[in-house]
Amino acid sequence: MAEVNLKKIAEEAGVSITLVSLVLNNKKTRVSKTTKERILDTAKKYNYVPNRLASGLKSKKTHIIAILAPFTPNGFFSELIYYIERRAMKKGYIAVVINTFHDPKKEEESLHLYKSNLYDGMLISSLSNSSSNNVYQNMKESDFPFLFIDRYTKNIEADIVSSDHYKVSFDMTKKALNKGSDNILFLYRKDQVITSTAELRMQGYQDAMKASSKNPLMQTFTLSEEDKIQNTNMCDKLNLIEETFDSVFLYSGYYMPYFLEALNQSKFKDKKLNIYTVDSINLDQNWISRLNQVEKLNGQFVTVIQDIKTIAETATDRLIDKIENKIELEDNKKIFIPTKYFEG
Amino acid sequence: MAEVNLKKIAEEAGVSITLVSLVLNNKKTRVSKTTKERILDTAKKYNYVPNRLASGLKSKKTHIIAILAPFTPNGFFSELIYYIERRAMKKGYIAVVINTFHDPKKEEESLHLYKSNLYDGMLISSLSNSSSNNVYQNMKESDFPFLFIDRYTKNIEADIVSSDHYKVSFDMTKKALNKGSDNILFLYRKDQVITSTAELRMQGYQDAMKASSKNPLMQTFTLSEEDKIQNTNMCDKLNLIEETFDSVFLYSGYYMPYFLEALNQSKFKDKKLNIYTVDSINLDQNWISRLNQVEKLNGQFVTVIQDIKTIAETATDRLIDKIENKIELEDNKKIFIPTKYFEG
DNA sequence: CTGAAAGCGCTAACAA
DNA sequence: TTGTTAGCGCTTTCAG
Repeated sequence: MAEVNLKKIAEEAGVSITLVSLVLNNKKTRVSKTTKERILDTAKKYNYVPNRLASGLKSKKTHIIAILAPFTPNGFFSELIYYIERRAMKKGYIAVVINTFHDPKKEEESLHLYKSNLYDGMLISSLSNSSSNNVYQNMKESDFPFLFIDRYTKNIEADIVSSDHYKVSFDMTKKALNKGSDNILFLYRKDQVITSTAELRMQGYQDAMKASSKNPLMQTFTLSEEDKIQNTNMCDKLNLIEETFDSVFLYSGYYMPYFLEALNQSKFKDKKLNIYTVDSINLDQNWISRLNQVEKLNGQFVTVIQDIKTIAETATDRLIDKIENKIELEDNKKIFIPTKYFEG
Repeated sequence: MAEVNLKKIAEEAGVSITLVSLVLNNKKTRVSKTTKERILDTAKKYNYVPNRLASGLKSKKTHIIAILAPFTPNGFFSELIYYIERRAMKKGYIAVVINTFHDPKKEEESLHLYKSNLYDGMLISSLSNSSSNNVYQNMKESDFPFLFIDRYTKNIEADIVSSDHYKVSFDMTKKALNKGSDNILFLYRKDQVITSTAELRMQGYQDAMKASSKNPLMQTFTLSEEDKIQNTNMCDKLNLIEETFDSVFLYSGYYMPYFLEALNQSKFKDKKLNIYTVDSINLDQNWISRLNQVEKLNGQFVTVIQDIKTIAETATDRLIDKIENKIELEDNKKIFIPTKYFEG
């Protein structure tokens, strides 16, 4: 099976390579209708697919964008990626996922790929960690199109598309206080590397508490991949907590199933408890399960719903605009996508 | 910020381009220690990253493999992809996900990318649909490395790595019958395009029923993305079912939350019911929620657990072996990864 | 309307 | 031990 390339098609159609290239790429050139058809026909006949390495090498464009995200198996990011892929495809781009595995080294390694000429741009959900600062700096200096999506790195001035995590958390806490919650316990996962999201939510919570002259009450939990199946550690942690809280602000809805299970196994099993969290709906199959479990609570349940689809599409559109230089874009813009409440 | 390429490094280090290439690629060449160090140092200084378009164009190798899968937001495939990425990365490859959106046209379009020279090989979870048959044929004729993972296309002879869906379903049905289930209802989602997996499970169920002189009892349900949130249709369907069954074989555990919710809203709410399904554990956060809900059932619950990690790693290893031609590989081999039961 | 030709950055056979 | 050189397949300028 011989490789079909422009040369072969040119020979077959009795024209030059140039003309084939121009016709197949829809470039404006005045070709006779018949030659054009002859070219298109032979291309079709051989099911011609351009060698993207060659065309990219010359044109400096691959029409591929990379998504750098920390964790794809489930939850927020897999949905985000799904919507980005869809949007990119609609606009004639391939979106490619590079998993950074929530690991600063992997992340830096992956970031360096911006120089590989493989990708026209990058959407990055980064660790807030600063170990990759110099790479970002280089990307900016060489005008490589990229923007942060949901999670960003501190000290790097760049476009960001996300929910307003700080405000969401601040408002939620205020709302909780207004609803009569007094001692709200902020629960968050203890990670080697803290994300900008977690940090902002924590800050929002703390500021709202202080603004109402309340004492912030915070507690970490741990949950490894094994724990997720065994569901042990989170329970242990819960039992350690002093009984000085009437509400829980779980920093991410992703952990709701684990939290509810842990709660059920803890000494707080029958406590009247209000629960607040931040989540996303969309394609999430867990939603129903969660609602079911929440129904059994004797307190209130409020969650903020993030609009993943709009986040994904806004970011994709903006990145592609940057790549194609269509419009003059304001630099280092923060775009916050509105959220909604769900109360049940 | 000037582009750093081999030429620049060669000039800087006062050697030829060739030598730089050889040294940076660790090719066996006898260089003096000092020149080698000088080359490595200048490369490091500029943070040199090779232009993969250029190197790929010449060497015909990109060290990138593509995963073609139908649906990434959650469930089986996102985990599968996660493990493939991890394994590929460990072996020096980048794994790139191309979502086929469960759409024959998109799938065929994506398959054609094998000719783009971007990917050294492909792992494919295909529709069983035959519309792409000719592409597969071409891939085989041009010796492009690929293999099917979990889902395959009928009539295409190729390597397959998956659970033995037929046997799993057959054995499960037998087990159910042995446990005293008499009238087992096989519930499956009505799709425009039926997958090989669904077909094999259905076949296994039917054959096992017939082997015990029982009447196969089957029913489809529908569930669109909107339904997933509203959870309407599945309930409607359930209410239509005649009360001639004592057990349900739900063809995929992915639908358990919806099924249980639907059950709860149906006229079978308090019926004693045994439930059988096929699922995967690993990173799946739903697991706990499901167990919780299943606890409320008054019948038995048995599920087959697929070993996603092993499926992913076996497939990745084999594809890379094919790419690197390390060993003589048997053609068109079906590799079945063992499963386990979970009874609760 | 169409073609010749240069060259993108890299690899590898061949020379020296 | 190191350098010369010929492409890989495509895009694009410039010349007919």
